[in-house]
Order: sequence, then structure tokens, then C-alpha cells
Amino acid sequence: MKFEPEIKSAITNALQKLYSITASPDEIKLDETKKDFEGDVTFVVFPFTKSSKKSPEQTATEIGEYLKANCSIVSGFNVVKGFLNISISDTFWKNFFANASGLQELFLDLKKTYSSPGHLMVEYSSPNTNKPLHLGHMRNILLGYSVAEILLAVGHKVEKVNLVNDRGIHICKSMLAWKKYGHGETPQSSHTKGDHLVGKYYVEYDKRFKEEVAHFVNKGMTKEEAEKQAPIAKEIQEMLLKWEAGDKDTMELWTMMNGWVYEGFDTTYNKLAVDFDKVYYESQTYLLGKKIVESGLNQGAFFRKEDGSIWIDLTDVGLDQKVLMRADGTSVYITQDLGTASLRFEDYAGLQQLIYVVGNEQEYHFKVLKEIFKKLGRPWANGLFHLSYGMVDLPSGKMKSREGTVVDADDLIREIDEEAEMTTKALGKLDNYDSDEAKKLYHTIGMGALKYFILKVDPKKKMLFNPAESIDLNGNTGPFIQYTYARIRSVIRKGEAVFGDEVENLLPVADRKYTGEGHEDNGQQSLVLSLQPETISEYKNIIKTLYRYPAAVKEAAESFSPALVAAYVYDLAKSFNHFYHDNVIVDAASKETSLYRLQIASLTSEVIKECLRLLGIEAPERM
RNA sequence: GGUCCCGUAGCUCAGCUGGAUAGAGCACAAGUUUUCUAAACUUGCGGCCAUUGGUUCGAAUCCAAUCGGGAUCACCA
Repeated sequence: MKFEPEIKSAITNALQKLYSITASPDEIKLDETKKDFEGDVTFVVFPFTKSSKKSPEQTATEIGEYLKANCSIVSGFNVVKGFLNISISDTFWKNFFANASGLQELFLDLKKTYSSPGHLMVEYSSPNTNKPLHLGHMRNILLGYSVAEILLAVGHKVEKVNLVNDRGIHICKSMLAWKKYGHGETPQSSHTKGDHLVGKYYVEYDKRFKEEVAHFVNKGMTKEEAEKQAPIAKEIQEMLLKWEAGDKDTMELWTMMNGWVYEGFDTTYNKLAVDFDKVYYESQTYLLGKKIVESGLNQGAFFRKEDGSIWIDLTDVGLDQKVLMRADGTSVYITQDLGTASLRFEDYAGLQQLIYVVGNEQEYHFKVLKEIFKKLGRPWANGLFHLSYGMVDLPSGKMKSREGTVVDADDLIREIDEEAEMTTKALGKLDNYDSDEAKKLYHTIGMGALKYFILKVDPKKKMLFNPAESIDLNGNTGPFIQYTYARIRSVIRKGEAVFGDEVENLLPVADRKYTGEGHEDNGQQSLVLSLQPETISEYKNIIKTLYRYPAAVKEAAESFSPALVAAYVYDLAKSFNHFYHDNVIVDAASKETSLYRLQIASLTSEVIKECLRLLGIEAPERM
């Protein structure tokens, strides 16, 4: 299945035998041969020329000759300076392809990547219930979902969780504003999506607050003073205390308004086609957080200041002193995170890693969180991992929800769908689709564009989104890859029409159903072994690209980077398009050739489909 | 001020566990369809990899400094 281990061990032997150099196969580094040179893998001999006491060229040549003589999968080599370019035999590639097609469970199903898979939790989305989701959340949600799917694909046990920030001062703001100025408005009465309605009152609060502050400043107060004296700010503090005390009216208001928000969020999550195994609510974990703070205080890990607030001193690990609980006993952000993390490790015994998909602006917070648990001696403290991603910037700069410069998630989804619709209609390939089918397809394409656009960027890096330019549908985009898939499916349908059952028997892969549980085995056997072509030169590029698939997904899993899957599947689509351009598939010179090419097309389509699925993108049958 | 991240083509991004002539897409210019979907394919144009110094056989990649941009250091979340 893999040539690397064999080559590496052969090189190890060569070094030992030729130069008495002892190296372990792990120390041998192989690179993919650059496309300008002949060969498949390259071994750089420079590091070994000191010990070999020969020139780079001579060393490379001698090793190359050893490999050719002693390693059956090496068919040839060439030497450029200290670069030994090794050619892998056609037989290897033919066998690889035959096995990849016939033994999908070893290739398409990557669940056996690790001998002992992990048990991981991925937290993503994590919205506040005071405003609708925006572009920043979308990066979070798409990233979290995709990372979770990738980890699942390589065999880990994964819990996808959401953490709803449903309590705290910020939530009280929209509640207070609605109470004071809302006149009983509801999502039904104003035909507004619930999260948008609540968001409107969050903005309203901020507006009134600023007015009051400005009023006091005009009277000669400093800004800080005015912010403390503003009546509405005092009302907020009172409301939070009432909430924590379980005041009946406050709780009812809170329950009602949060209900509106959840309904709105669910609509958006459905449009994005993401899901969660479990939802945590901070209102249900902050009390546990307080308990942890109190017991930490008793343990002596924390200390109390004169005003009654509780702190931790992290100066010994290079951080600052951090407040863990306010003087009035109400919890702060980190208090509830303490409770939530603890609860999760209680809920899931054996959980090894808790991956927080949270923006890089909170790096400090998560360092503190981890240090606190270390100080408390929690055995799982090192399993906390902050998957820190970069902010989404607009051409005008940072998105600010209070300044109205956010790109709303629902608006964006609608606009992209419309864009996809316009383009699709302009191409006019879907005459026989009814309106429901067509609408579904527009959404599939729109989401393909949006998700790919966001996920192809390295998570760690900040990214720029220009709403005015919308999103491309050509080039390195989701629809490009979806199109490649649709075109392959079209060819396969033609192949089935021409060759009938023979194609169906040839294509066991295409009939496999992907489910969350794994692949169903339909028991069909591949016939491809009897169809091996004389030469595979015209197939080599696509076969080599297919070969990289398991490694690409594994690397994406290890670096938590869907961008690597995106880059891989783009490469694969390009390779296939090249192949498609140069080779007639169904009407080839011989039936055997057609069937072989159909098999290549089929395997490619399956890998594309699976990669897209890992990115949360659907692969349409036509477009 | 302390800590952290970033700086690659006009634009958006790859490449960064050191390796050959730094890659894609968009944009721009030219071409490809009697043949399986042209949302495709081919070709061209475009680069002191922020700057300077160091490490070495070799640096976009590692180290240091400088310049430029961003984040964070809240009894906000």
C-alpha cells in the first residue's frame, strides 16, 4: 500500500552497507520529487556526504544503484547534484490503484489510522444569546464542525459540543432594553427571526447607555464616572443580581427571550448543516464554577482581596493576577469556564482532550484557564487545548457588532445562495429540475462556495472577507470541486448506459453509502485486476494524487487544519480535470480501457466526495 | 511598556519539521468545444519572500535586531 517505509528501510541498509552509516528509517527524509524532474520521491544526500566521504553526486548514485538492485519497487533513478530522484515502478502504482479500488476499507475508510484512537471533545460555535450569528461565528462553526469530522474520519471518538453563553451582564442588556422599550414585541408580532429581534434590543441598550453617558459628560463628569452613574448601567447590575438570585419575573423574561434566540440559531445551524452531540449552557455550569473557586480558595490556591473578590496569582508562570469571582459573589467569564470544563470531564470518562475552537483574541484567557486547573491539580489540565483561529477582517477593518459593521450570517447565506442561483441559471444546464430541486442545488453550491472560501485558509491566520466582491465560483473554489464531482458522476452515468452491469460491478466504491457509523459493505468485488493496462503513464498523475489522500487527511487531523483537506482536494480535482481533458473515458479505443478509466473516475469521485464531506460540503450529482 | 501572532505576485492565499529554477486562484492578455458538463483546459504577464545581520554544504523556512500591521495584558464575554 505504501512505498515510503520500504524505500526508507532500503536507504538505511544502503547507508550501512556502503558507508557504515547507522541511521534509523525515521531519520531518512523523503520529499516528493518536483515536477520538473523525473522521478516520484527524492532523497537528499547532502546530510550524509560527510560520513560517506564521497561527493554528493557519487553518494547519490551509489545509493541509487543499491536501491535499484535491492528494492523491487524502485524502477530507476537519476541524480542531480545531491538529489537522488527515485522512480517507483509502474507495477507498484498499478497494484496500489487496484487495491485502492478493491479494498476500499483500507483506503477510503481511514478509521484505522491509529492503533489506539483518542477520545476528544471539540467545542465550537459558542454563541452569546444576545445577538445573531455573524461572519466571525461562521468561521468558528465551519472550522469546528470540519475539524470534528476530520478527527472522526481518522478514527477518534469525538464529542461535538456547543457552549451557549446564556447568562451574564451582556444578556441582561437585551433583556432590560426589551423590558423598557420593547412594548411586548415578539418574533411573531414583528415577523422577525428571534435572534435578530433580541439583537436589536442589545443594540438599543448600547444606544441608550451612550446617550446617558453623554448626558453626564456634558454636565462635567469624566467618562468613567458617567459610565458608573448612568441609571441604565445601575439597572443592569441589579438585574444580574436578581437573575443570580432566581427572581421569578427576571427568569421568565430570560427564558422567553433565550427561547427566541435558540429558535433563530437552530435555523442558521440547519442552513449551515452543522450539528452538536451535546449543548452546554453556562447558566447550568456557573454555580459549579463558583464551587470550584471556593474550594480553590480553601485549598489555598486562590486568595481573597479586602473587597471580597477572589483572585489567583499566576505571576510565577508569567501571567498576571486574575479575578475569579466578583466582590458581590457574581461570576465572571472564567468562573463559568471553570465549571464547564470540570463538568465535561465528569460527563465523559476517559476524555483525553478538550479542544476549544475560539478566536485568537482569547489566547490569554485559555492560558489562564489551563494554569488554574494545573494549580488545582486536575489530572486532565494538560488536555485543554485552545484551537486558536484568526479573526475575519473586512476591508474596512475589524467587525464590531456594536458599530453595526458585522456581516450577518443569515444575510450572507442568502446572498451567496442568490449568487449561486444567478450563475447556475446563466449556465442553463438544469432545464429538467423542478423548483425545489433547483433551490436545494443553489444552496448546495452557495454553501460549497462559502465553506470552501473560509476553510481553505489556514485556521491560525486572520483572513480578509470582502462582501462587495462576494465569493468566486471559479478557480480554487468549492464549486470548482463540486463541478468536478458532478462531471465525473455524469460520465459514470454515461458509462453505465453504455456498459450496463459491467460498470456497476466495476464500481463497488460508488455504491457505498457514507454514514456517521462507517461504510456499508455491499459485498461486490472489484474486477479491476483483470483490466490492468500495459502502461499507466497517462494515469500516473491522477493515481499518485489519489495515493496522497490518507496522508493528507491524517496530517489535517494532526494539525487541526481543514485547509489541508481543502488544498488536497483542490489538487485532486485539478489532476482529474487534466486527466479528463486528455483522455476520452467512455468511448475509449477499447472497452477495457474505458472500464479502467471509469474506475479511476469513480475512485476520484469518491475521494472528492469524502473530502468535501469533511469540509461540511455536499457533492451534487449535477450542476 | 510586557507577552503573542502576522508581513510571499496588483488582490486573496499556498509553501515555513531547512533542500533543486518560490507556487495556485483572481485580475489582465491570447488560445481550446462536430467528441463523456467550457463552473473546465492550455499559454503568457507578474516576485530584492518587509529590512539587516547570524547559523550552514544550502535559508521564504531556524535565530537575533529593526521597521510596519494586529491581538492581548478588564470585577466584558
